[in-house]
Amino acid sequence: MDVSHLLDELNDPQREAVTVDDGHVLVLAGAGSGKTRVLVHRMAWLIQVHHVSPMSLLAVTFTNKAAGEMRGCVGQLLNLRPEGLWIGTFHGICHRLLRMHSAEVGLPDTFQILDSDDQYRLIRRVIRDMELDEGEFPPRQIQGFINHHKDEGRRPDGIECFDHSFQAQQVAIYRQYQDYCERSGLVDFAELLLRTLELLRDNDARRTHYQERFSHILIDEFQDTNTLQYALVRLLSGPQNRLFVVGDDDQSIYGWRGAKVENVSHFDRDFSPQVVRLEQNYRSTETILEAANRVIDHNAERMGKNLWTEGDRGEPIRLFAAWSAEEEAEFVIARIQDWIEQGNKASEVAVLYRSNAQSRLFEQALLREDIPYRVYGGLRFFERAEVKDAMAYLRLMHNVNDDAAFERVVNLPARGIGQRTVALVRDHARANALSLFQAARELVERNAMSARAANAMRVFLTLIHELTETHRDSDLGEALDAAIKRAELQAWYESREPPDRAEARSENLAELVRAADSFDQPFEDEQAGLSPTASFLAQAALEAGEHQGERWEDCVQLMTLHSAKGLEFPLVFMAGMEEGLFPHQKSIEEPGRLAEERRLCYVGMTRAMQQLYITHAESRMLHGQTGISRPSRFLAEIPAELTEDLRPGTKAAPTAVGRAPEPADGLRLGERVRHTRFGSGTVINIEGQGPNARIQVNFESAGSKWLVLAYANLEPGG
DNA sequence: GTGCGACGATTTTAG
DNA sequence: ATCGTCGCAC
Repeated sequence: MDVSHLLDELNDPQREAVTVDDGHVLVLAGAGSGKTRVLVHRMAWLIQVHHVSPMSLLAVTFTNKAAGEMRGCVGQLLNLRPEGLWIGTFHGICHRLLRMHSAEVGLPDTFQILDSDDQYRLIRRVIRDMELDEGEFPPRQIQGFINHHKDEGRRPDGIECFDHSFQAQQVAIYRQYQDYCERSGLVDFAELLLRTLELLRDNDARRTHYQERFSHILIDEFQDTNTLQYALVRLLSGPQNRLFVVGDDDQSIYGWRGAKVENVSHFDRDFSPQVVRLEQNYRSTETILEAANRVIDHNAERMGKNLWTEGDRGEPIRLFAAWSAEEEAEFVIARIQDWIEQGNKASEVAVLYRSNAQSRLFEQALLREDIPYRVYGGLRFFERAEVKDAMAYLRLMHNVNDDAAFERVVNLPARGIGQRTVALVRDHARANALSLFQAARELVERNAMSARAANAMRVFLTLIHELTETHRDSDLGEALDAAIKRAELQAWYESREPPDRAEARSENLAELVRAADSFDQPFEDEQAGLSPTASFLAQAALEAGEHQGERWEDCVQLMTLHSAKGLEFPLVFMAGMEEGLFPHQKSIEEPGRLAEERRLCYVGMTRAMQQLYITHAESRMLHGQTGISRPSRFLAEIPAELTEDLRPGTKAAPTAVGRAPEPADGLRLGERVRHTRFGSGTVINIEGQGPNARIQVNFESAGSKWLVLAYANLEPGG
């Protein structure tokens, strides 16, 4: 068979990676070096040249989008229907395994996936049930605690703590939460992985089975794996099968959510793979690449990699120092207008920023100029309240024992079931190991609640019962539509929200019914014995959908640097390049976190194909007060010969880009100081030099003050 | 059960 | 500034 088409379009290192004959492979793939292509061609190569059955390949990604793209590419390249292929996210694949072995891991076959919002509500519920103070145990923090430990593979028993310590109390909440999940057949995201890990760890036969079945395992974005995911990979790798791992330590930007860059070097240590470096970049101009390389060079402990291109030098990177965040936005929008006037598309432009709050000024400016735009971030389709409300009804129709769903809609729309009544139901459920639905039914039957409460509860129980009975065999869309209509959700939103909000909600509900109507159950779900409803519910949790609707319009893209990873744009703006914002204040102290910010900067810069603008503002409003900041240190790491200063000699000049102002008495902007009366604060402005210098300090408790340095008696630190 | 004012937090986020 | 949550009054 002629397989030259699999190699034709590849460069030497890509070809080498694709064709490695034995052993494990680690591909260090720089930004824009064609890693997806390598992964896809590798799979095709294995199938066509080594005659590996498509069924014995396992390809793992981090996002559904990436999985979908990979699936599409492989299908196209091999001209086969990609349905049977095991390509998916860690969570998707673990979910599939758990469905197939639910009994073995002690889960009911109707088990439901909790998304983060469900999980949060449940944790809050547990804290209240335990009669603990939510101020002392903030649910968000506890959620972080639980997920963190699960991501590290720890059950409550595996967490060390002293009796009666704060830690011990957190562990107690974790334990209680886990009990609750078990009783109601609920599984959170981390649990999907942890259960699968335990299944493979504790069951030799199963482990061996999957090790033999998946002769080749391919993993994308390896720098994003957490402890649990790496442990899972290690369990899946047996003596026979082979791992093909692709990653870029320079693009690791998710350390804060548990990702371990070290996994890349640990993989090198643990598996002695053949290492292939992809360093030729097909995306950016030489200038942009060179600048990005020089910035990332400031990080220690890199695996070492230097991107190069055969492309043109291109235009210099343009720097702009604005007086204010407003002026910065105006500048950016004016450049976007130029771009569009030159006949380019708005969709080729991305404005990248560090934090979501920054989007507002750009939105306002774009709106003013009538340029269409799209903001990434915010709630996704299946995360919207009205969609989750309707889905809770569907969940109850699927499994009346789904307590999370019960809690959500037992009194939504309000039908006279108050906190007292629900508390009664919860107590009864807990005491008798029943689900909330069962407990409610028992209490009603036994006349164990007030007549009024019992009547209200009866209405709800009957509603769910009827819906379940009537739509046992209905199509998904029909069942969902019936639930929405019978529960009168629309009227509920209309009665208590402004018309435009209510209208948006009812549009989303209509969209939900349409989505359910056109839902095509994945072949593998059907094989795993899932009902269409179960499939739909799982998908809703596992892929929460798009952020916004009109995605095909030609519009400017506004997003955080994080969400830009993996994307590319001809024209990129990186805005708000200021100390304290980027690198973020909370990351400046620790070297490790600062290095991650620098990688984020590297990721941002390497999104740009042709032109890159980097802007910063002297003053901007943050948390309701205007602050002064100096340019980000990352700007100083870009060689001057690669840049063009669009506004030289402004106020930023004495503070020349990136260079810190000459210290007045050793003090610099951004430095922490302590004052005997005002406490500790941050230096936000310095005027003059020597003992007569005046210094503005933003004190934590006393607010912002101007002080004469000679009399201020400031101590460093604080 | 609902509405409103006080209070506090506020980096990044896929599944 | 702005948004979400909580507690209290009606």
